[in-house]
Amino acid sequence: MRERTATIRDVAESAGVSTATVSRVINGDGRVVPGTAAKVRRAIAELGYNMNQVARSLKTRATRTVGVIAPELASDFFMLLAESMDRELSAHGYGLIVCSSWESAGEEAKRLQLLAERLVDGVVMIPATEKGRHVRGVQERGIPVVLIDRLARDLSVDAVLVDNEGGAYEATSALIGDGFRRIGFLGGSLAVTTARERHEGYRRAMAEAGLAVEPDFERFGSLHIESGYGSMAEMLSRPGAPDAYFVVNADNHVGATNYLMTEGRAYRDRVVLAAFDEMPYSPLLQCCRYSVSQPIAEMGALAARMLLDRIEGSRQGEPEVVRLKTTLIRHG
Amino acid sequence: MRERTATIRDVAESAGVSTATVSRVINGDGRVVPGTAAKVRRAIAELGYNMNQVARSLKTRATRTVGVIAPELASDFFMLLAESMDRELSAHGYGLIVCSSWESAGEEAKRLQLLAERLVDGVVMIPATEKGRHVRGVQERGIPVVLIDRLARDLSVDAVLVDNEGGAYEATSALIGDGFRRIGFLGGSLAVTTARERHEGYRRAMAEAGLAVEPDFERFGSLHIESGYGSMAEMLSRPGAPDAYFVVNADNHVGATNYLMTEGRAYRDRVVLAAFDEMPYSPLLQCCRYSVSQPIAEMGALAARMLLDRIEGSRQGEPEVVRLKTTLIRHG
DNA sequence: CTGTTAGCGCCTTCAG
DNA sequence: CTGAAGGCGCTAACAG
Repeated sequence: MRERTATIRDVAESAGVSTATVSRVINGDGRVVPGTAAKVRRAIAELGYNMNQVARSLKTRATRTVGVIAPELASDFFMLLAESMDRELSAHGYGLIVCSSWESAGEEAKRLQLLAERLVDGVVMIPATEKGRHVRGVQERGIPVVLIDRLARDLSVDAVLVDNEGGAYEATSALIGDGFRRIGFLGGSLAVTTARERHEGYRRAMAEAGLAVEPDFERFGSLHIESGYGSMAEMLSRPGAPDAYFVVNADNHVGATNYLMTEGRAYRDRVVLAAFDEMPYSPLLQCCRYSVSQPIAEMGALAARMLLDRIEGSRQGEPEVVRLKTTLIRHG
Repeated sequence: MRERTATIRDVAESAGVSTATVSRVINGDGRVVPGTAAKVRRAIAELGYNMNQVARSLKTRATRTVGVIAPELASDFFMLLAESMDRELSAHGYGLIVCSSWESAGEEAKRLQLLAERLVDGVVMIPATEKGRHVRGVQERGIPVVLIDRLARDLSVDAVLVDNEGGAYEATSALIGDGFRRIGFLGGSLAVTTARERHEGYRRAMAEAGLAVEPDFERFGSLHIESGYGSMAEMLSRPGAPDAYFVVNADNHVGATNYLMTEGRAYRDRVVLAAFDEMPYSPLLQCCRYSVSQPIAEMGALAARMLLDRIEGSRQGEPEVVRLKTTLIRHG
């Protein structure tokens, strides 16, 4: 079925040299006289030789592959990250093995195991939970890890994220500056780094302005669209619900706005939102007055570079947690 | 740096058996007496042994890895596909190497080369262009390929796509049924399978209803958001522009609606759209009356299964092009 | 049921 | 400047 493909050995024979010489030519090891190199190249072309990276990896113990794990692949945030990481890494000859942890630490551990067995040179990961113990095994095998977007406990590791607390503080403060005194919070489980930090920023802004946070007006669902929809619906169904809300992420924002555009359209002109993330479809989010824009592409590029530097050994020593700044954008 | 990790040989010594036996235990080859197997398993646990898949792949000529190439990673359509393929493939122990062709046949060829060198067991690809010659090399090396969403010329290969012509015909006909006589087309380059087939469906619906298609009211930009925005803007700036439009895909739809929600808000209540794709943010697309829903997750799952069947040899013979049906959805 | 023995395709000293 | 030779870690006949 799969016909035998030419090897370095076939090339060597055809060119009348040794396999060592062919290897040198392929790898640009200078010490080969031009004439010999030309012969080798001709043989390569004639035979349609293609390198077997698997064999090379076995020998060199490097696969030029990095693993990427995210709680879910189908999210706008993740795909923008993936795209910028791909851009950065493929430019250096690396491939990306992407996989989903399905928001489960158990699945995450399995994926890590899989990646380690495949001898990936490094891993970039959005942790599914704050549990980080299972990442240790990978690190102990000498595989560098970079976290992105979220942190995990019990783990000493490089990470790239944004100033979530500050961004949420700014957005909430802007609403307060506009005269809103009662501001709700549409969020996700505080067990997730981003949701928790953004909640803290929201709380600080409220506290500094001397405003009370009514527990009824904080919703902690998930970070998904349905949760945003449900939280918004439930919130507005209460008598005396606030008119202004801080929304924890893009998906909750879409969900909340979906509600306001359909079942909840009676509230559409009254509700004002301030939310994390700026997306291609942001102009459609008609109730949004402020958005906290994260530099998603830069996060991906930076994480990729940090990982490359660890892989190539040009980065040593203590792990570093980099916080990028967000930008507050006022709409319409 | 990277400390030597235990090999099958260390396990063999520690358990007092041969490497062959260890291999048998690992691979669940039944013919090992339970007692021996237990000893081996104990040794594996004690040493923290982990299989080296690279070495195994060199021997078995199978990597349990499939390559995925798309014109761009950051698109909702692709991410939904990727997620369903991941679900299907990871259940069978396969990993996904994803990469972007950046809409260029040249880059696509490079990525294919990279994947072939890495000895992927198969490739799923959304072709960047209709040029398919460079895919041949991969096929000739015995690596099965499945196309998805688009076709390519000069290529005999399995493919999964939808009935683009029929979906567009249905949507356009629905607009006609609502009484619209002048209907515009917001599209992408006809060099792309989906755009061309959808255009044909639009044209057929118009022709069958005896309606004229004014060339000024067809726009062939790209399949991106900016193009949808620009096409809509330009179209509406003409005197006597139609009120109804067929829109070729989700990104054009978002772009067109972005225009209608911002600069073009004067037209917002007049314009009616019928567009391909149903997305999580669809409720936000306020001018949309009809959408043609593609079964994206099924497309991914089906492509993945077809590829697996080819890889495992349970599928043989002539390539097959599967067309899934779309569903017309009426909004509001 | 288990062990011995060849490689898979490549890289890399070490000699020449 | 080039060649010979020994693995990298694992599997798969083939013996026993």
